[in-house]
Amino acid sequence: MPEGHSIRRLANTFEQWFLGSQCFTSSPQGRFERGAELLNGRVMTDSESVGKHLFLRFDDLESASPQPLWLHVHLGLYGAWRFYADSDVEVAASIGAPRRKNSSREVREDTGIAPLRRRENEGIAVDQSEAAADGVWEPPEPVGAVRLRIDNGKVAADLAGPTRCEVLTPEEVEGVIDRLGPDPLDHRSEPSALKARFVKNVRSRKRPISELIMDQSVIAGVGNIYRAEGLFRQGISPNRKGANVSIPRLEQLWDDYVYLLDKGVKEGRIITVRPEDRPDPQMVEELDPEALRWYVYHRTGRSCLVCGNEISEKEVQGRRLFWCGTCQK
DNA sequence: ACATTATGAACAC
DNA sequence: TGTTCCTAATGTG
Repeated sequence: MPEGHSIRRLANTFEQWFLGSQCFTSSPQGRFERGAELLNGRVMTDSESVGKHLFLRFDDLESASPQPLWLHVHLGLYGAWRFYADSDVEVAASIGAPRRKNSSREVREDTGIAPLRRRENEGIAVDQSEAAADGVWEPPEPVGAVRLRIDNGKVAADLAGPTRCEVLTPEEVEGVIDRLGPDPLDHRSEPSALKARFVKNVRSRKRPISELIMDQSVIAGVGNIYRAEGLFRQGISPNRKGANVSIPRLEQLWDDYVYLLDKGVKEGRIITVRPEDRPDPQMVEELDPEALRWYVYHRTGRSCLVCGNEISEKEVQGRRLFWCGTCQK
């Protein structure tokens, strides 16, 4: 259930824990045996995310003519990675950062590793387990339907429920990326070029902006929460056609997505309510705990944090869309 | 025990 | 526009 920020965090986690190490891959569930076989024994040499797509590069360093292979994973609506780590790995992973023992939260913030509880972690879970008595660490038995396990002897990553899990050549990876629109988390490309692509993608189409924002060829990495929240923050009606949204408003929307996704990567969760709009926590606690995080998402019928009117909801292309009819024009 | 829900997207008409 | 796929947590009886 991740949007782009979660996938970037996953890429960072793989980079931190797996990069440069030989990996042993398997498919406990049995549905990815062929792919796991291809990758088994290779070294993970790169970890990238583009939009909601995760790409992990594996090289066979013992082969004379190494043919790089990429694991391509898309979590879809249900997919999740779960990590298990030897108890000394977190120490190695957090060198240089202040850290208090027995406080998993601080460790996670230092390392960029997702929180322990599944509810908060947006598809990433981490469990620490003790090394065996003989000093050789083994991950626990897989829980549930694990499509792929990647184990480097210190850390194991279990993948369940992805909508895509495949081994690709470098050319095939390019093909996937070519079909994606600009990614607000792309900090290698020229920012103004990314923004221009987004504006052009929206302005050239007649469909409602709410549909365009969910189209990964228009903007990559934005999902249902960021869609609703970004449009609210910029006061744009979801029903407005793409061609009818002014260029300055679209540029601001893009800038806001850059800000929001970056914030999501840093914080590990989506928080879109500006401090000045946040209600008194004590007043809100029982009534509407979510009000501290989101303006409109899952707030149908509740009162808008800005104008007080009722938040609306309708189904668009099989997904629930939320907006404020007063604040968004 | 069973139904519903979820931060997605490909595919068939 | 509707169907299908994938999994697990949560809600309902």
